[in-house]
Amino acid sequence: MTGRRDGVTISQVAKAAGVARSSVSRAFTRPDMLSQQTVERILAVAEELGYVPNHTARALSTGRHGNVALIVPDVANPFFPPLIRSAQMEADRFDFCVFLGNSDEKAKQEDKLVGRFSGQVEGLILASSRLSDERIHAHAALRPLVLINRDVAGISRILIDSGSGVSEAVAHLAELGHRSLVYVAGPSSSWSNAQRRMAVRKSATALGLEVQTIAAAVPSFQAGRNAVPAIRASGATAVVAFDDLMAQGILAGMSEAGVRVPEEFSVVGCDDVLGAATYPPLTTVSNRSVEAGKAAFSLLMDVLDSSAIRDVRYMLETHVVVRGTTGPAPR
Amino acid sequence: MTGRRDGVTISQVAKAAGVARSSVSRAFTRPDMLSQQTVERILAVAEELGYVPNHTARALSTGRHGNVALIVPDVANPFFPPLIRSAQMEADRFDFCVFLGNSDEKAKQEDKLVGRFSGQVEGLILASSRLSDERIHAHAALRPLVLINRDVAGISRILIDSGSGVSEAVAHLAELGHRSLVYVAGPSSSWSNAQRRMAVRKSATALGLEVQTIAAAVPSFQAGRNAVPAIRASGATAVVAFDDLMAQGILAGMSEAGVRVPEEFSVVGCDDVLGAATYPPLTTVSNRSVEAGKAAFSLLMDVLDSSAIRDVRYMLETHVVVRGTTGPAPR
DNA sequence: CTGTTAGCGCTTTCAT
DNA sequence: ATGAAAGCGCTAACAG
Repeated sequence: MTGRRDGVTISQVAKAAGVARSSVSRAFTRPDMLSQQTVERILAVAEELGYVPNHTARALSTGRHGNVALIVPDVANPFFPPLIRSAQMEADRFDFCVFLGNSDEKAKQEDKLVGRFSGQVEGLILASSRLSDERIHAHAALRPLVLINRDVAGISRILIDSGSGVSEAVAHLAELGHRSLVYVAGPSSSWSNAQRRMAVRKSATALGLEVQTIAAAVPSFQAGRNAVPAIRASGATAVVAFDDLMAQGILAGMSEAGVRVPEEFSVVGCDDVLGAATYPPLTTVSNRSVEAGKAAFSLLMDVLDSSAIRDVRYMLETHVVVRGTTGPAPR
Repeated sequence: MTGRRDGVTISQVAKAAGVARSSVSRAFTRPDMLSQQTVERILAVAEELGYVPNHTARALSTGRHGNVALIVPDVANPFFPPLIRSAQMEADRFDFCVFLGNSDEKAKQEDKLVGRFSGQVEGLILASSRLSDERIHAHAALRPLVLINRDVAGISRILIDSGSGVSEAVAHLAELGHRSLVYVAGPSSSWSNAQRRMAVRKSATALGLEVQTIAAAVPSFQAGRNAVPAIRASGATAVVAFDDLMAQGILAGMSEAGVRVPEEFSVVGCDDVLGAATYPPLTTVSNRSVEAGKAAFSLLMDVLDSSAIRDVRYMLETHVVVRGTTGPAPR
């Protein structure tokens, strides 16, 4: 009963316009139910008084908030900002507000955030969720949920298939005459890593190329740089890295070792988060994160107004983006 | 009167526990007003029933939402994600939810977002706001407002002084024996650019160095790369770039031109958004965006519980971060 | 087409 | 220490 009461209320407008409160409400939400005259008069009075509908009261009454929550493991991971941005822009078209949550890669934190948000949103989008399948199902039972890059049966999800682009990259390398390559792996627990590793292996085998895998615990610039000696020792002429950051590290390592790219060695990254901002510009695999963000929001809207929709599984194919770090196999 | 009614309400808990609704409310918000026994019993019953306080109803009644909004010009600009992240983590400590808005660099969009958010937040944080002073004052009159990197008298603000770090960078260069340098400028309309440009000029003059300025309309990797011929023609032995992206482009351009960094030429970036992910790792100026995000939120909290606070002007100094792209002046 | 009347779920005086 | 009751501002039957 305290708190800042800063607004003109519907009652004041009603009194000033000489109508019932419900009419004022209708003037804003269902103007077709009122005579045009009345609507105009009410709107004029409202304008004059500086009336602004109270979002909270409306939400309490209707159960509709016009909010969604988007939770990501790490806002600062360059993969997410474009996704966040596009989800946001799409939300804007629907006049929705978006809460952003940072789970800090921790399931517990993510769980907490979902709880904090769920009372004031229509639905949630979980990107690369760290939650267990059980928790996801539990939350999905309470609120519409859309997943990005997480494949849980029964929950609507948008999946980015980096495998398709990686396969293209391998084919691209094969065409350039490379016969032996190495895949520099990312975190073994990662869905994306498994996907990429498998794609490299499968398409390389199909094209008669040799593949070796070099593991790196964390996908970092340093890890990529450190992998260079092993890569050179492998005898391969090209490398596909788990992500762009590692590829960038590899580029640096090669440069240090005096190996020219792409003349003597070819490098392919993954996720296209660097733009063309390396020298030479990095050949990589597109990420589709922009589409994923947009699609996730749209899907959530669909789920919202037809709660029958469940278990949608929307796969986004990726492609190789050929730039300057891949060239004909040496010799 | 429709909408999803998915919750156990306070009334149900009250009945099940054999107490008044107000007691249930107090058990959650003012347990000290009740006997410990009662509190325990109520909490147990609530737990058992799966009661969760309705955020919206509470907000309507108290006028307190526990939400803040953070608006940035572009989520995908690498300067902002760390800031967003830290503001978020700080908000988390206070159990606040944060709305994120992307103004897309447009004042009109920003204005719209502020309007959309302001009904359901305690206050707002505007980072690098594109709004006019008038609009900012107008909004600040309705809701507590904190600005980041925008200096408007009468409004609490956090300013990142990149000038201090740039001056350090120039001193660092002078110590290395450089006598002539060029500043590759960013957008002329930018507050930061003016700040940095002036710092370079001032400290260079003080140290007896020559400075030339090369302008670039947009701060991009390409712009940096394109500036290389002009930089080389200038006869300078070091360059300070408006931001890291341009510095990275300059690095690429130098590499293409066969100029070795830092042996033959020194390069300093600004904002430290690349981490050490270039080769050689870039010497740059710290950005303090993490502190800015955190400080902005804290300041907002301060403003909230002591509305007397206004016109706080909190300046964050920056520093040069010496890495691998600066070395002794050649010859 | 418009007014009357219940709520939505919670907090907060005011009593007791 | 606890209960009763009056809202917070808006929406949505239900009447007319």
